[in-house]
Amino acid sequence: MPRAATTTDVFNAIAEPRRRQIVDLLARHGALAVGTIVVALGLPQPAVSKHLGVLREVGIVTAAKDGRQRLYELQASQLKPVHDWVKAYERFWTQQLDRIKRRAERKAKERANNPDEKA
Amino acid sequence: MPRAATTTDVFNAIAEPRRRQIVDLLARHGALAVGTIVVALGLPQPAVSKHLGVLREVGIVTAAKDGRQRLYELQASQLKPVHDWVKAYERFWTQQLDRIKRRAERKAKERANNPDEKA
DNA sequence: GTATCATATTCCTATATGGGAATATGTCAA
DNA sequence: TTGACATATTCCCATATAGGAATATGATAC
Repeated sequence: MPRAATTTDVFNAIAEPRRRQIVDLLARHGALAVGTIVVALGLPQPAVSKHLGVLREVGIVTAAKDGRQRLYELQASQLKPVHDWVKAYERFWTQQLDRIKRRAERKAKERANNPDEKA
Repeated sequence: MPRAATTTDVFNAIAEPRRRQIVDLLARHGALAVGTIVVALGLPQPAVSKHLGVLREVGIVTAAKDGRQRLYELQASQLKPVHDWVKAYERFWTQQLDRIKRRAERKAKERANNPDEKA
C-alpha cells in the first residue's frame, strides 16, 4: 500500500511545507486571491492552485468567487485534530523546561548562600 | 517532484496513522519492545519495525538494546515543532467556543427573563 | 464576439512510499 | 555448534504524489 492520500486527512495535508506556508499566510492576512498567494510565496500559479485544492478538499480552506478572482479563506478549526493530538505531549517539554528552570534557581540560591564556593 | 520523504521531518513522519498509534502507545507505557508493539497494534512485525525505523530517523523514538529485544522509547520533545506550529491556531476554535458559550448563556438569560416568549 | 486576465485542470515524470513475503542478522539457550 | 527467538532488511508492487508545461475554463472589458 502506498502512502495515504494528502486529501484523506489533515495530518497528511499539512505534511507539505508549502501548504503550511499557505495556511500561515491566510492566517495573517485573511482571505486572499490566488494571485496574491502566488506573489507572496513566489511559486508558479498551478502549484499554488493544486496545493489550495488539497487544502480545500480536507476543509482547511474555503473558496469564494469574487469576479474573476477566487478568494481563499482559512478554516482554522479544521486544524484542531492536530492540535488535540500533539497537545497531549506538551507536558513532556514543559516539564523539561520546568526542571531546567528549577535547577537554575536552586543553583542560584546556592551561589547566594555560599558566595566563595567553587563550582 | 514526489512527496517528501517521511524521514525528512516530523510532520511527514506523523502523517501516518499507525505511527501516531505507536507514539501514543509509547507515551502511555514507556519503553516497549517491538514484540509488545506488534501485539498491541496487531500489525505484522516487519511493518512495525519499518515504522519504528521512520520514527527513529526523525528522532521521535530511540532504541536501546536489551538482550535479544530492542526497547523503543519516545522522545516526545521532537514533537514540539508540530505543537508550536499548530498552537498558533488554537485561538481560532477557542474563540469560537467562547462565542458559542456566551451566546448560549445570553439565550438562557433571555429565557429566564421572558419565560412565556416563543423561540 | 474577441482579447485579456485569473484560476483550474490535464498530462507527464521521477520518486517515495506502505504492505506482504521471504530472508538476513543478532542474541540467547542447551 | 545448533536451534529457537526477536528484530531488521530486502524485494516486489500498486499507488500517490509534487512539479513543470501546456491547456482549459470562466469572467470581465472592449
